[in-house]
Amino acid sequence: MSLWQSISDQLRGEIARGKWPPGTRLPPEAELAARFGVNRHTVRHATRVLADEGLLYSRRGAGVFVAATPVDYPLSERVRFHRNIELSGKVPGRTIDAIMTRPAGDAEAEALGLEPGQPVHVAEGVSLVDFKPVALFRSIYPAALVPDLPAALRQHDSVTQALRACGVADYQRLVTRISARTADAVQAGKLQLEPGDPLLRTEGLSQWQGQMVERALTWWAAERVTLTLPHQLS
Amino acid sequence: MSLWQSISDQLRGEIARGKWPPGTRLPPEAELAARFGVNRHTVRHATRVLADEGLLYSRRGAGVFVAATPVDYPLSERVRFHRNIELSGKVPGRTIDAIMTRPAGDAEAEALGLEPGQPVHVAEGVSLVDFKPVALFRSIYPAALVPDLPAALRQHDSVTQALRACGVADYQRLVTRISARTADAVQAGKLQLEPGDPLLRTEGLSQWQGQMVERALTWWAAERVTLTLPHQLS
DNA sequence: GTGGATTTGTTCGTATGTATC
DNA sequence: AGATACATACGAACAAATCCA
Repeated sequence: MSLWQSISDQLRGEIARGKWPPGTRLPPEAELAARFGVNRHTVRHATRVLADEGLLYSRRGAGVFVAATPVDYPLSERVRFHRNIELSGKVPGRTIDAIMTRPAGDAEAEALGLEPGQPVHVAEGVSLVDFKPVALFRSIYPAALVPDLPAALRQHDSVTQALRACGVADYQRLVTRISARTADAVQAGKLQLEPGDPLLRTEGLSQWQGQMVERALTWWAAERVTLTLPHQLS
Repeated sequence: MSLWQSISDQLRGEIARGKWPPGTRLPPEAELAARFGVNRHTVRHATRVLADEGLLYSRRGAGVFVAATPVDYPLSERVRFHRNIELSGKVPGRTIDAIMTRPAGDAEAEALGLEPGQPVHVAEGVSLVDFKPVALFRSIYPAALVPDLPAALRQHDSVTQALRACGVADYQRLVTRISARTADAVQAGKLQLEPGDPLLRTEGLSQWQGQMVERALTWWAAERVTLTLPHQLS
């Protein structure tokens, strides 16, 4: 792990544990650099990443500050459902309705950079927060890249862990598309909503070492979740 | 303007004009640095910003590539409705239903970092793409910071221009929150939808020189727009 | 398949500019 | 006005991943 990553993780932990409450100013970059025994650029790299995530913001001449607003479901470049939910102090969960392997459709093939008809794993289920349903998901993976994923998904609680078991260590979200639809009867039933209630639909494409590894479709119960986008401050 | 900004703008323009089609590799960083007469770090800063916007992605050891997928409405750190729409080759527009100045409510005051009761300007209207309504907006600004904004909004076509006329040169989006609702009769009428149709609701907070300058509430006709989040690749 | 060249990623050092306090 | 602190930009070196002969 790179230096800036470990510094970034350490600061994130300190902020989470309340060592730096919202609104407080962090020590100056030079001081942090001395504390971690690195160059000031390395500290800047670490704080820039945290600013990307929305935890920090910087003001030229003034300092680097801890952001005030806690977020609900941050869509940052590394989207991890379990970790996101755990960080907000709730209990993540998941049920799986179906896991299958079948030829890719046209849209799926294009999204994943495959030829139509090549095999993909598909997992469908419900995401839970504090044991209540918040979202339906349908995730699609190239079978050639992660042949043993179906077994791994059954074995592990989180997608991140299952992918790691298949050798995909650190995938990153390339893009997220957001739209909204109303729930049909089936969706409403699974999410304990009424038909016609609004759903947030996200389509996320994730990459690992230059290859597309996941196309994740998620339908969120809009009344139970707010997606937040932390933006960077350059 | 900083060097990395002008390089970033120039590359963005060349990509938009098709000089570097999707999928092609850009010249190596060293070559770009020589071309622009700057250090390699400066080129990296510029390309990192474009990667944040989703236009580029980099693969260690391989190169920097132009992303394949065009995006619809990118919610990057500098959200500009007019520019976004123009870049996608369509005609942006706007009607204003009301501009008023009134004391801030509690939620507005907190979002903008004001005391409740301090005056804010409020602008409400409809955003158009190719002369068809796509979104309702309600934008709120601290009156003390931009006292002449109401006149400027009437005079200019875009919020960006109006704010610049009031001395706010380069505001940045701090955070965007996304949720979904169904349209009521009034919203449906203004957006030429049916009541009950899904709306995407975004709340954006923007900052300029450490001060909150805008709280923008937008209700998008979900069937007419897809919001996209380009993520960064570190 | 291997080795060398290429290319991006990380880290250091240094200097100057600019906004804030 | 001076000190502090972040922003920008330069240069150098090495690591790590990729690519190609």
